[in-house]
Amino acid sequence: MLRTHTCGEARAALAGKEVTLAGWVHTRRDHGELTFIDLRDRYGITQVVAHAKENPAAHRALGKARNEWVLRVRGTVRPRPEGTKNPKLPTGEVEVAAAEIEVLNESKTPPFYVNEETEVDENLRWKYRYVDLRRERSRELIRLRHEVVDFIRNFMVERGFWEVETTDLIRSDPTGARDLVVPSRYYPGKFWALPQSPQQLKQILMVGGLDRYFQIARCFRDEDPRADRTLEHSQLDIEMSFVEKTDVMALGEELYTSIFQKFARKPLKQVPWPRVTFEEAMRRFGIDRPDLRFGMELLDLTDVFRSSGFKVFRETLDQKGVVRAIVVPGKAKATRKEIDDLTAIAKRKGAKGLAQFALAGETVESQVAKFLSPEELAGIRRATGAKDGDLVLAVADTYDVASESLGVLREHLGQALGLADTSTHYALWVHEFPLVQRTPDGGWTFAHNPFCGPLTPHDLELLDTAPEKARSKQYDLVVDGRELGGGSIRNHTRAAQERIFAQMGVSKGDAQERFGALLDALDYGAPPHGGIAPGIDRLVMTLAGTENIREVQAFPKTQTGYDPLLDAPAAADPKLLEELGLRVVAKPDKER
RNA sequence: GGUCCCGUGGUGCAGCGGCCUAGCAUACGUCCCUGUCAAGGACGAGAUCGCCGGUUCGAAUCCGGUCGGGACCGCCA
Repeated sequence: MLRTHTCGEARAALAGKEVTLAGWVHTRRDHGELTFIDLRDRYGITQVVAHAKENPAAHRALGKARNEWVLRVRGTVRPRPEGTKNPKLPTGEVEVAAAEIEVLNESKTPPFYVNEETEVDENLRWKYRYVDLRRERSRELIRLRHEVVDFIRNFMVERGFWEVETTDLIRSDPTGARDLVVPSRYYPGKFWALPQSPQQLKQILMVGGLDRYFQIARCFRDEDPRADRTLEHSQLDIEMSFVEKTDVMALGEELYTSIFQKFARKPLKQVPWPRVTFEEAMRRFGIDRPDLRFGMELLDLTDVFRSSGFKVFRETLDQKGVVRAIVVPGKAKATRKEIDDLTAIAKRKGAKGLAQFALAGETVESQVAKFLSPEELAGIRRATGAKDGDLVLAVADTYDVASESLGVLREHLGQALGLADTSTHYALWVHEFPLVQRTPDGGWTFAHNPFCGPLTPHDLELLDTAPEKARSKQYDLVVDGRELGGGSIRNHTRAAQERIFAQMGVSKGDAQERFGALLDALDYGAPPHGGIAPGIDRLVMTLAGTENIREVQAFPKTQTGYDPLLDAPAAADPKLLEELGLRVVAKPDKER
């Protein structure tokens, strides 16, 4: 070893001992005949000091050193003189009096500060990630991720789960997200896909009798990123045999409750977690991943406008529509622009308009007040419980459109107005999802996962009569309005699985071609099984309170999937393309 | 595919038609300095304001395009 101790270990107990440290120059304070440097490694910071008269060679070396040079320091740990101790540092009681300095490596002036917490352009950070990782914040996020994953592994292993690596070169499937694809050399013109998740493989492991499986699995999707999603992410992939819904939920809840208790900065608001059905989530919050840290629940005004003279409401109600609303506290004086912005948000989910009612004193001000009777205006106040100075936002439409429009408004306003109680995390389960849902062209698709089983045998039968009413054994883990993961009890018989595919218009032949391996496996004694797959990146984001997934990944990519560190993607060698039987048709439109 | 925001010495920001010969902080270089810890002090170097074009007597500043980054919509079983 090039060192006897780390830079975090220097304590009063070591006083008098000779130590050798190695690390980076964090800062340098040169007083002429007396020079200090703070030497930094992953473990901490230790002050090193040299006097010109006591040790000229070491003093000269410290004088020459610059930030981010790599030094090896031999010296004696000694208590700092009284009055010069630094209570801000864990190692502030002592310092190392340098006897010998060896420069292990010099450094160019770093492209940004390692020793300050200033914001730096992300492109620079990722390009020089090796410098960025030396910064405390970056290092602590990576540390947190490591510790969480370590905790998860121990938890799972203790409960009898086997960690199994599944293959990352699988069969491409046109459903779901766009696949990232890898060309095959032996089969020119054919491609592997990188897994969007190991879903089929983990189910096959259950058929293989492994009983309890987990994996920290890399998942890939070639879709446009957002702040909380990107090309690749990791999920804790879990699958169990001979279990029911409640078993998996109990395991997930125990794991995540202990993770939050151990790693979160804030306590969980409620343990055990609330379990909210999809129907209830949509009715109360207009979204299937509600943020329970604030109220502003959706209300129903349908009865108030039952016989309204206002044509828009009336016609909606005549067509079995509804009028739903939220109360925005204290926003009666919203500006025209604010209202326009809110209306635009509501329209994203299909609302045709947004009615506003501002409660001012005895009156209710609204752009549609002239169409409404005094009873209706009074009814708004009564039905919503809104107070003076509040703003009531209402959407008249089908139940789904009204609910979802107000759901996004609620989410937006919760954030914009800072309504959420940020002193806690609020975890909950959402379950009893629909099994299938309508596609825009009138067909059916799976609501979550094609392998998800029906809640009861009756729900499977409902596919024949009222598919939209069929519920599934899907459950989602939601924290602070963010979906951290989901899972389900799967179809373990071929018949059930094929029935669901049929509903989505996937013929037996198509299903066999796309999911043949799993379907065949179901023919050979597949046990009842189910699992869950929470995302690691979003978990760490939530624990750390960061809004950006790139911060919790060691080597992030940009919004276009570019890797500034490796300068990837890059053109492939023509010889390699030849071997793969590939010819590039599209000229690269962006030369780097 | 679309909407919005950003791009100014190494870094972070200011300036938003002429007072800009581009300001501040920090980093960087040289020198001074014996107890600092964001050390202090003095001096110095460092930018054709992302790029291209246009408007104007005059553009970092206004307009168009383009490139790069970010947020969002679409998309994401």
